[in-house]
Amino acid sequence: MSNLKELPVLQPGTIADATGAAVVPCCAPLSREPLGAEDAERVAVMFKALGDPVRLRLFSQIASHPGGEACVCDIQDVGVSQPTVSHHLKKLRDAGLVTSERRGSWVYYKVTPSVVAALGGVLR
Amino acid sequence: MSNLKELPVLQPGTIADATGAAVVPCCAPLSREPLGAEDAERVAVMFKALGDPVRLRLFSQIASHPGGEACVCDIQDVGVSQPTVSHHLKKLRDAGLVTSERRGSWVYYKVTPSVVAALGGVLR
DNA sequence: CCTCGGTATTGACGTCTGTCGATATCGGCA
DNA sequence: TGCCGATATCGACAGACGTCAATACCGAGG
Repeated sequence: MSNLKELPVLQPGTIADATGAAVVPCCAPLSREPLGAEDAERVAVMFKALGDPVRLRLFSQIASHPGGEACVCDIQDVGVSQPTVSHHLKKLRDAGLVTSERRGSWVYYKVTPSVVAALGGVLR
Repeated sequence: MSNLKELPVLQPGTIADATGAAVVPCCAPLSREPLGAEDAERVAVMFKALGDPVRLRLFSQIASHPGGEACVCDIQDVGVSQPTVSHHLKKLRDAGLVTSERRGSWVYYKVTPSVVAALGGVLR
């Protein structure tokens, strides 16, 4: 039936700390200690996802919508074709930065706050 | 002669890389308002620079060295050849994330804290 | 001046990525 | 049931990217 709830490619193995605060995928701030090869691999995927102007705008549109979520139909005017928009949204989702959910005819994309916060934390 | 130093209205803290291209810690948080096309272009360059595992490790090594700077000779063991290391360091520099300085035979790379901080601020 | 160690540049190569048009899928609705 | 709007997938293509070996450049010492 519904294809919702498909697990993200991001493997969340290391996410929750003892307090239960979900903080994501990984890693101390970059300036604290050198990143290991595996961690670098994982974090790079997320930075790379934000490393394209179109994706960055899509992500920004989603994030700045009320509730941190937006219907695809609301964010399609970024200057590329509809298939390309879909392709970029998929990349954002594969990177774990957003999740998607179908509601009737429309699909809504929502930011994953913990992942974004963790990514920001890495840059400190 | 001097490059034309025409730059748009932007925050202080403008960073010029070796080529004179202005790279700026720009923009409000992504979740505050949708990113414009040019801002997205500029920010994406920085995220893209961090979107490669090797560069991420190099950057992390530089950032975690005392003083936020490191000699190239200290960070060459990331599993790729010397030319490749040099190529990646150049990309980090072009993105405005680090600067480089020659001291005698060695070259030191140093993080640009304002840029990194701004990048982190965008992820809020 | 010449050599040497450290770093950058060049040129080539295979792979990845962004893009599009065409088409498939999925719900709502007449 | 059949059509339609919304979104995803497919196939193709050009250009960007990561990588290396070879080589050039640049200071320090002899």
